[in-house]
Amino acid sequence: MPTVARMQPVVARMSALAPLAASEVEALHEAIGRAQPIRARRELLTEGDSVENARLLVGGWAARVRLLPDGRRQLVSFVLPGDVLGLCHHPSPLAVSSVVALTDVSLCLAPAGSLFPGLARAFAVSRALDEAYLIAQVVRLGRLTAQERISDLLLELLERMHLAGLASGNAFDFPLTQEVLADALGLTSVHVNRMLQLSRKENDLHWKGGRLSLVDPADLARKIGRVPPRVSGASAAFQAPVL
Amino acid sequence: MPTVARMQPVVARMSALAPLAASEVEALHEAIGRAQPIRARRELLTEGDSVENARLLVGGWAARVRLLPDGRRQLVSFVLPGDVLGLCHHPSPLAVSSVVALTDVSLCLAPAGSLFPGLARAFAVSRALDEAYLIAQVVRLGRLTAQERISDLLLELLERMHLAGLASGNAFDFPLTQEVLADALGLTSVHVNRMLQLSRKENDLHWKGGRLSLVDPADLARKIGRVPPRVSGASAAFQAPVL
DNA sequence: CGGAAATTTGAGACGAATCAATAGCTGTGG
DNA sequence: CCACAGCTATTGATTCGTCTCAAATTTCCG
Repeated sequence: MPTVARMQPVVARMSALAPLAASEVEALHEAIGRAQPIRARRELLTEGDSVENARLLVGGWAARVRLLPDGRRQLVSFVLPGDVLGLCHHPSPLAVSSVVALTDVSLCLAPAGSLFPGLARAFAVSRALDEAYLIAQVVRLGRLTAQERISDLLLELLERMHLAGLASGNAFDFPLTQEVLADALGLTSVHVNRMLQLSRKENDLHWKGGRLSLVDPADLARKIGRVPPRVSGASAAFQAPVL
Repeated sequence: MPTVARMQPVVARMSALAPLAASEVEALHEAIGRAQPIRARRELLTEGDSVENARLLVGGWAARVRLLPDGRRQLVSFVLPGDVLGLCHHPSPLAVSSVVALTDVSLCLAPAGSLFPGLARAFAVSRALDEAYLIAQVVRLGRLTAQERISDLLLELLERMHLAGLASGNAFDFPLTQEVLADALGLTSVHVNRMLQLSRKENDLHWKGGRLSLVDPADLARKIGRVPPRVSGASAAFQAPVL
């Protein structure tokens, strides 16, 4: 069995969301083996498309995006490695927003939940988490200041990367541009840039060469009054170590 | 069979979301008969509570609310008559935000979806619509101006009231205060007030004595570039008549 | 090494918040 | 029927946060 650090993000995340049988881990690896590469900027899902089967994001970053007629863009949510895409529980479903690859990405079909009860449970928890993240996004956009929005989002991303075994300590690979960040946060890239500089000056974070590290996540979370989402008995979210 | 205008909102909405058998309508009426009244400002659901069974909002308005430690408040979504509450597909679920009654409200247990396939389908579509409304809220808060936010939300509410058979033409009973509206839109009540006056001056809407009417919903929607959410083959949302 | 993309910087304009005060309603009790 | 209390809505003056438009700089990548 590989160590957590080398485990497939999909496997790490699903196992963290629900206990999996060996056969289920096996099925995941098989699915991952059939993953398809997709280039950055390509759409994984187009708004209005019908969604047949769930997919797993094996690697890379993607996002649900809504484009306004006049060119304004809102990034609804991020899709990280290990996330489930296109879960749906009603017939003839349509995607409500398109999903685009933010980086080169690798995608596979999810094993049928009906055959694997543990996986089905993990998918369900994943779905609940998605909703919790969506609500967090609403609160960020509606009631947080620019700096709070940035800190809050980065804390969320750190937690999620931890879930997938992709964060080491308080750092993780961060492939986004400030422009993308701005579209997620309802700000302009210019303002994101200035606020990031402020955060750096206050020694809240380091971001260099595609790698981001939060100096003291627990302290930062306290500072902005952040409460990580809980969706089942135990918090599914990464618990930042108290220093 | 009562006319649409007099039909129970719950029945009107569920029938609009999926075809229901007579026995299912019957079951809904039975459930409605056992509805409990709840006073304005009471919580229907507390954040972190475990959610056992789905509920139906029989009458009155409610909202999912998140409160920040420093008193800021964000209204995540509205819950209107006929809406389903606490749908959940994984064990030991926790509510991710509290739901408070904005007016006096009437709530009942939803009939078990497992016994009624038509209802199960309606619940599923309802769930998909909830997500679509949540995404719409993200876009509103992230990328629309104050005036666009107001128009967009009011259009959404009109559509939803129509679904429940509670709008007549372009008007419906609107029990919210400007303060509540502000908390939903990520604005201050002062600014909401000024923008509403603007909308009235431009003859986009009338709002007097708890009744709101949009002068020309189709035109207003075009003006702000609004696209009503679609979640299944046919649009579940009210189609504004073209004048 | 060269060109495109991303980041950084500056100055000024604008949208929305804030603070504070007034006016209008709604319901309640005398 | 009036007076009062307590919300809700309205108004004004000012401040603050964020946007806009450019331009310069740095980084990334072929």
